[in-house]
Amino acid sequence: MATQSTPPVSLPRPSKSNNPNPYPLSPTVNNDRYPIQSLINQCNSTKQLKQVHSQMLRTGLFFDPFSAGKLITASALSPFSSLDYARQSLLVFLQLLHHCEHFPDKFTFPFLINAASELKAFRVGRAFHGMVIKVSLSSDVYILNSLVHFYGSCGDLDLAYAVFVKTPQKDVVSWNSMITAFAQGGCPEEALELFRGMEKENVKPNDVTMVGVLSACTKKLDLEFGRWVCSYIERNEINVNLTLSNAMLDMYMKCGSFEDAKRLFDKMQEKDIFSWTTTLDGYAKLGEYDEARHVFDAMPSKDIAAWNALISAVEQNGKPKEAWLFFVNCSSVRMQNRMRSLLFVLYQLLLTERKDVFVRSATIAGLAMHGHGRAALDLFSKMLEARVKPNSVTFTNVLCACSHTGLVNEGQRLFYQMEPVYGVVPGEKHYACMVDILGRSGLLQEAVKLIEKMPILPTASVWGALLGACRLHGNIELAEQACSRLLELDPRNHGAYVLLSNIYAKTGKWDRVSGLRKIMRDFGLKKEPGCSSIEVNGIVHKFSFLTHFMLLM
DNA sequence: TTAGGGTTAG
Repeated sequence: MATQSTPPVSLPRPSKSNNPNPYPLSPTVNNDRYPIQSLINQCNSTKQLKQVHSQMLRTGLFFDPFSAGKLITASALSPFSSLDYARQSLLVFLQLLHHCEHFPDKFTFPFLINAASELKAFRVGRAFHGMVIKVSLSSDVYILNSLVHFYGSCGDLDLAYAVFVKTPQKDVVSWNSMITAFAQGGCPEEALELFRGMEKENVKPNDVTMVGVLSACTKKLDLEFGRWVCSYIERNEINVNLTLSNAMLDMYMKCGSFEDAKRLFDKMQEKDIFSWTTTLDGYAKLGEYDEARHVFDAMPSKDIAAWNALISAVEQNGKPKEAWLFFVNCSSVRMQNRMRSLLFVLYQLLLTERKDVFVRSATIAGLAMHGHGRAALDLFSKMLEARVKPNSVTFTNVLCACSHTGLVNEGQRLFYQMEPVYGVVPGEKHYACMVDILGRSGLLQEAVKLIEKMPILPTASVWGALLGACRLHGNIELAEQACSRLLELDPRNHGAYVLLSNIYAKTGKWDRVSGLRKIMRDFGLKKEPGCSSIEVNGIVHKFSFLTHFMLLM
């Protein structure tokens, strides 16, 4: 990973002439534009651009549309920069321009705050919030509702709730904004609680409320409550439009009532890409590939979400080869030949300039897998700098990177920061990674202590991590305990037997090795041989150990 | 002027 260099970036000093402002807004600024343009061109990191930006703000040059435009262009088009920064610059710029003539009023702020929500531009939105307070608009319900939505979309539920609570005269939109923020922010319980609170306050829910409530049911996988919500919608004669139908459809699909979902889908007069993708995803996740493919083919239009749903479901069902072939076949339908489909992949990769949490987490995983733990952690830091909120998967990957690189302290620090700093509750995978980190480095007792303190039941992967560490450090006694706990949870885990047998072999206990092998035979357990794969001319070839061996002969 | 639905990363 390249480190950011920090060459001195400075604007020409303001001249000590009679002109108090070296960068006036008048056309005479032309003479002073060129140094800034050349300085912007010399920047080779976001940090340097930010330095230029801050100096332009300090000196007032950012008020000059030409110069500001140069900075925004550089922010958007430079290979090292991010669109978010450009968008943020643009937002501030627009706001400053606005400031020059008319100050935003109570009708302007909801739009400005909305723009910040869409860009997830936290600091920009907070600045708007500050301005709202300063100009005494902080009791306007439209503005406050927008702020609840803004904080919710930035993942800051505490601030969203603080604004909601302080909204003097809440309307249905206030409640809906907060319910949605909770439902989308991983707090479905709180969303449902708020829905009950809304009823107590005699605020009549509408279709948007019910979308949020259904979304919370879906997150909780609570079919019973979901069904109750659907009957509530009927009883209260809530307008069922396409969006609400789609929310109901998704709830049925994800909560496992496939029949209800199918009935609803067939009954729906109007369907859009959300209805189709929800159904497609339902079939695909059930492993009904023919049906899924049928739905995919029948879709009037297909977007990236539909492709992702089908390809990933096939891949997740343990069929990477089929997923790849499906991708190639589907691409060639539109793109005529394989070369073009590969270009399509490259094009998609180039479009990852967006660098969302999915792309970043996947990259961290890739680096971790290939032993580049430090680079993975650097990427994680950059992700935080870019204000991309890490989630549960990100932390699994980051901890995996620490484990592969032997970064015990770093791993511990991040693990204990997960909940208090990032609001991500450690799950079984994080505990398994942490046990792995401690165990690999020989801290077996620390690992045991961590397992004992777990607030959730240790899963097979947690015991598996401990067993693996025992094998590495030759601790037979602890290995036997870990293995027996592991087999209690997963009796047919051939890996556990193999690991324990390896420990016995390593310590010369051959009688125990043969004993274990016999148990495996009696249970009909066989270790699946590992294999590699390679794609040649569109065909995926699998190589087992035997094939490798023959190729070497 | 404010609020809503589908997919992807381990």
